[in-house]
Amino acid sequence: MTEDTTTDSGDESLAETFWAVASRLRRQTRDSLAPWDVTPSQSRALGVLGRHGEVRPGTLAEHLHIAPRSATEVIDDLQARGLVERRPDPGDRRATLVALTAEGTRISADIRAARRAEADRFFGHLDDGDRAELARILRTLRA
Amino acid sequence: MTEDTTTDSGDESLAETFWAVASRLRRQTRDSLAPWDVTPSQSRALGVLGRHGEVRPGTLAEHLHIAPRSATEVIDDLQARGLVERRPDPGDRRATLVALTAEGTRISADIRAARRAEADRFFGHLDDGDRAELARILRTLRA
DNA sequence: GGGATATGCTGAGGTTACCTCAACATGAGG
DNA sequence: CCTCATGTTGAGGTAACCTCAGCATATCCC
Repeated sequence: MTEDTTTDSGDESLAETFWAVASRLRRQTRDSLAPWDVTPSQSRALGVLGRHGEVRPGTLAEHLHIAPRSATEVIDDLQARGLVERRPDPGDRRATLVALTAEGTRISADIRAARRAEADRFFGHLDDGDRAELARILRTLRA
Repeated sequence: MTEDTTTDSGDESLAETFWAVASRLRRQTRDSLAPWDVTPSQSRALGVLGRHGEVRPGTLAEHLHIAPRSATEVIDDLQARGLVERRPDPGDRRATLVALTAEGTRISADIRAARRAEADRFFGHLDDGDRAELARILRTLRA
């Protein structure tokens, strides 16, 4: 079982605890994505497309905070799975528009619902007050 | 500057805020490591070695929550930089012991101090009460 | 209208931090 | 001493990023 309750000491342990929580949340998110066989980054892209409708690769990249070239790759993968399609941007012939296919739309919605249920499960252990406190404090740190 | 204050909605935004904080903390940690030119995973290994003295690769892997083979790789890198050395385990000739060199010890201590200073800076924006609240709530979620 | 410059996408190739699987040496139990 | 377990590592793979360069098109300015 390899207990590694490492020598706690003041703030260091705060960061450690934070990362332990992060890793648990990441694992749970990954597991909850398993039924659809999409990677986390693909699911993030599907999320953006679900919220914004058709966008250009560069715009998608901005939303995902990744380089444009990396967005191309995510789009390639989603296209190979038939979840998105590329079509020419009628207003700019250099550009491409990426949009969800019918199946992509369905899966995107399913994932969205699952993700929400899963966040409820994760943060649901907290009572309302703690949840509000956590949100407030995290917003401070996000600055 | 790409405002993507995405449609907040209940718990989903809590997870989002959490990841935003995580990404800020990760970036800051990475930056604070820059003076020593070690990667985050190397610094984690140095931390374990600093706390535990000489250990076998397999033990290091357990502490880092990675596969034994991956520990071999981290050790290779640190050895190439002259920060750790391998020596035979006198009690088991299959095994190897990994220990910090003199320079590794020095750097490990420096990084430890820097990391702590940096956590202070990060979480120092909070007052004592909030810091305690955050620690308590995170500990709940770590379960 | 035509050249300089900016913009949008993607090919080629690289990096980090992981992974699995199998080989090999050694240890330990019957 | 033979079998099985354990410790480490070579070989090779993956996801998710990156930069740099090339090409097509758009925009600006004279």
